[in-house]
Amino acid sequence: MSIEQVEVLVPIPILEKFSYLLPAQFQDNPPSPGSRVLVPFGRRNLVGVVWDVKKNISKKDRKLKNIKEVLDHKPLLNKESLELADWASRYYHYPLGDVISYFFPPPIRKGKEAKFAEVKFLELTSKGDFLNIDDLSKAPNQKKLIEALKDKKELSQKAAAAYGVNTSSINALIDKGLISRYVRELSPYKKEEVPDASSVKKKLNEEQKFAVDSIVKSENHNKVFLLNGITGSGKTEVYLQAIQEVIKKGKQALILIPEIGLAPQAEERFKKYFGERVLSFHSAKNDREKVDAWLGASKGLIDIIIGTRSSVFMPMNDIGIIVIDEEHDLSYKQVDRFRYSARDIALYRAKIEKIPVVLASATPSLETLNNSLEGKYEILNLTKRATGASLPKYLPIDLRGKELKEGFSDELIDASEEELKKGNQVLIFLNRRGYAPSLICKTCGWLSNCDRCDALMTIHKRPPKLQCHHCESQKDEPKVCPSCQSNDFLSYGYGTERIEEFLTNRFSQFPVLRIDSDSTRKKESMNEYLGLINSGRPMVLLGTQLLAKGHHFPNVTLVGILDADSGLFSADFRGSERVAQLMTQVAGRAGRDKKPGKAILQSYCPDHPQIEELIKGSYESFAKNLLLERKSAKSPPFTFLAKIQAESANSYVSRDFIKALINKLKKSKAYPKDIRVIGPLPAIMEKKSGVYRWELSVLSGSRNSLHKFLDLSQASLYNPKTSKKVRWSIDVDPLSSI
DNA sequence: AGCACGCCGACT
DNA sequence: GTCGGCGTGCTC
Repeated sequence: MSIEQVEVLVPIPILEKFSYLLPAQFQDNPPSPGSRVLVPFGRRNLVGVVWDVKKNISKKDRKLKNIKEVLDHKPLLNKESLELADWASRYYHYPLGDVISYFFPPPIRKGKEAKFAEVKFLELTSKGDFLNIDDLSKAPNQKKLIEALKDKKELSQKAAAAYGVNTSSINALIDKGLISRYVRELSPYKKEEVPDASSVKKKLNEEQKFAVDSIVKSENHNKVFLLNGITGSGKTEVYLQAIQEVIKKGKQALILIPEIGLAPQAEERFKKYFGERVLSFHSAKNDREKVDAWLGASKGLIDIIIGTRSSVFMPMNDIGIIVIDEEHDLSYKQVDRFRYSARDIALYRAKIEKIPVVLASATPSLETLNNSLEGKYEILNLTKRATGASLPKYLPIDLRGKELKEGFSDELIDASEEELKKGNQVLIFLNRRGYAPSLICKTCGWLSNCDRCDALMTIHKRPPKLQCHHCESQKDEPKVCPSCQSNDFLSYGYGTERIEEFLTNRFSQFPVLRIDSDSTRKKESMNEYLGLINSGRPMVLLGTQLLAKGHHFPNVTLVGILDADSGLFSADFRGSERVAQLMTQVAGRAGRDKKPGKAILQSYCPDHPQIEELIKGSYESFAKNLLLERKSAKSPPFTFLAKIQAESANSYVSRDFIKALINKLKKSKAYPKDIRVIGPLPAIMEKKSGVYRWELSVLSGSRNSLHKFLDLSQASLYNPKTSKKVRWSIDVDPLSSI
């Protein structure tokens, strides 16, 4: 029996699916779940995705609207992708129609044909085929082209140009009726043999071998591995070799990396192993490149996709393994609109696909560590550095009672000088860009507050501006104090620009490289910096967390952490976890090659138990202690957390919105008993970008109860009667809060 | 999210 | 008298 009714997902923030009739003209070639269709919606037409097809219509649905057009006769998404979208929509409480759009690059989302670029081709006509080639002796270019076409049968116009044949010769031949031109879709990818990687393949130590074997053995099973290796222990080599085995079986691999900056490095390393069968995918690619990569991966023409967060949705023909590099990295969580965690989506995807996942990190997140300790994940430990070097030694410097020079203790300056003179590189870490985090009037105490946020504006010197790091605001540094007209200001605190100024003067005979999001804004600058660093010459590298992520600096022997205390007392319950990860990652930049390294930590509270643990113990012992704390505090990962936030132009409106919501929910019969609701409370920075934010945190020991609560909330929030003055959001497993 | 409808203030 | 402000309601 033919299909009559089609359920369609439409990209709008509505929870319902919409049903349409399938008119007779499409019956021969009907759409199936995962195909796109064009549907009338209100008074416009939208591109929707078919969710389900039904063989007969219920009586009440007789007067549904017709589908306007079927855009794909073969579905673009397979069953597994549809299942993943459905799960993600329910887990994150985000409309399915919006979730599904994350599975497509923008042009496909907008309804463009799912095709590779069309290329102009040339071929001989039958007249051309019978032509006596000597007839063209007066036109050597035309003759050359005809000969080439006799040999190759067809030639792209671009390839013809490579023969030195220009368009005028081509057009002349077309006019004579000897050749014809047509357009055809052309895949930019060729299925090639896996290159022989034996020359780039590194010899593995026992731990690495064991890790590779364990991963390879688990093919076709859903098993999660925590590849827990100290910095420099060769984690990448382990998953490269595991992936190689997967690729040999004709399957594909998906590798997630935290940020675009790491893509070129990663792609280069992968290409050495896998040649042109590797492709990276991230927001810097243009539409054509995105569509090509997307088609290549879904048709199985590309074996390996290396990508950032959104690549977790990349449809693949036959996926065999997923790797999440630096799995603890916060950039895997999207913090607006669809607030998903790419790591957690990857874990569920692997479950659907019945494939292994490798979570790689030197500083695993507490969730992952806990799952490993509970035996849900298999831990693969790499405890030795590939070069045989030891991990850097931590040297705490007690700042109490010390005279500092621009934030530096004498010990750190002297140690830096010593390393530089030995011809080594020094890395100074300060996670604060700009010149100074605040400007103060010495006369009246006026502060450089941002007008739109509850925050101070940071002083920048190059270019000279006050900048808010929480919104887009920028203004000139005032000449005189806006409050008392005095011109006596104090730049209070330190940022990387200021430290750069100091270091350039202090170590004038050595280059100082500042690496933060300001200095690497230009597209190629990060690569230029990396090139300079790799020259190995003695220099000072100064930077923010950009420096802590994944890069390999073999000549760095000293890491100086200017302010180890920042973040220690943050309001966020994840603060200390983050600090420990960052410190460990930064310190790990030192001594990666043969030379031993050390890390100097400047602190006003070196006897703080967390700093002590980090220095005397290890990240792992630190993290295990933190887990105990979280357990007794009943916070994640031992309970499940979600957050509902409201924002509006007025603080009271936001607060009352949340208040009204929770009061309404409490009256519901379905309100779960075993949840703990905290709030309404103002967000940590209540006013941000000109809006006031209030939130409700919900904790439960039961995922199920938490989700029941969120289902109730969602039903209430998506009600058309909900005020439009307030923007609200649901965040499951939020990054920060409480 | 759009896109309409609808009811109140300043303009040729 | 109309243009347009954004509040409200609806989309198979």
